[in-house]
Amino acid sequence: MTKRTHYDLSRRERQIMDVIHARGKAAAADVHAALPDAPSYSAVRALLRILEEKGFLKHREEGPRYVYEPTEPHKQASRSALQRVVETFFDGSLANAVAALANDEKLSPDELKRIEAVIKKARTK
Amino acid sequence: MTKRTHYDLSRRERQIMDVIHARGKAAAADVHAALPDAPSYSAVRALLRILEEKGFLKHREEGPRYVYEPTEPHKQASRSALQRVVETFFDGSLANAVAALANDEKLSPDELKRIEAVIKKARTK
DNA sequence: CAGGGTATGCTAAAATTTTAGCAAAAAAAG
DNA sequence: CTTTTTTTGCTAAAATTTTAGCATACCCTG
Repeated sequence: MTKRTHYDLSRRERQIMDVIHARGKAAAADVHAALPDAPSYSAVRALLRILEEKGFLKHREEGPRYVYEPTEPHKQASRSALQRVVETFFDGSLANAVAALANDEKLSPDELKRIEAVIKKARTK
Repeated sequence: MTKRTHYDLSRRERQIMDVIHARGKAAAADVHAALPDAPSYSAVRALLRILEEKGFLKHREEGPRYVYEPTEPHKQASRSALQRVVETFFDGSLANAVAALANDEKLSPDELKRIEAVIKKARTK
């Protein structure tokens, strides 16, 4: 079984997965509301069903409605999404990526401090 | 004119854009070779033409062939790709993102050192 | 300058994706 | 308990995406 990835998703599927990843979990109505150029509610629901069928999502009943969440653990999904961007756009170097934002002053002093702390901790190991 | 983004790309279109982003520029044959599950050469070329028509790529003739590159400057594209991932998967915090890789020991000592330097420099400003 | 290899342009068919609507069940409201 | 609202399930049509093939031009080699 080949591992299905990011690349196997159609446009809408990807949009929907991103919405759900960002929120952790979501009901059909949430997804519909969150899509910038949403189609009908019906269409969103159809996609959710398809994504579940393909194994990207699972749902549980929460009161009257289905709440969907990714099957892939958040940690794993987020790490591989990040690595993909670093690979594709930053030549595989996270330092390059950090630099891209840091040099454009896109980072608050607090963020800078937190990153520094993270690195310091990692280096002592 | 609404800004077209990542989200407006179909699956193949996205795959191809990623290949070209990673390499900076590429001819049809390069793209074809780089796609993991490439369709016919012909199909790849058709997509390149479409992407150019949509304004995502431009080409110049380089000897006998067309070499394509993104119309959006690399800096800009990479920054927004990174920000999107940080938004979607790391709650908007780059520190969270860095931590995700650092804690899994996915970073070489050299990378760690470089990130530290980047941050230090940014903080002095 | 002839032939082979490698390009592109164009096109139309195949495949997939995307969509909306209707029927039915469950919950909420009155 | 009746009505209204909110769900889901299913389906098939519309729209888009994806594909391959053929015609043609160009470069390179012999």
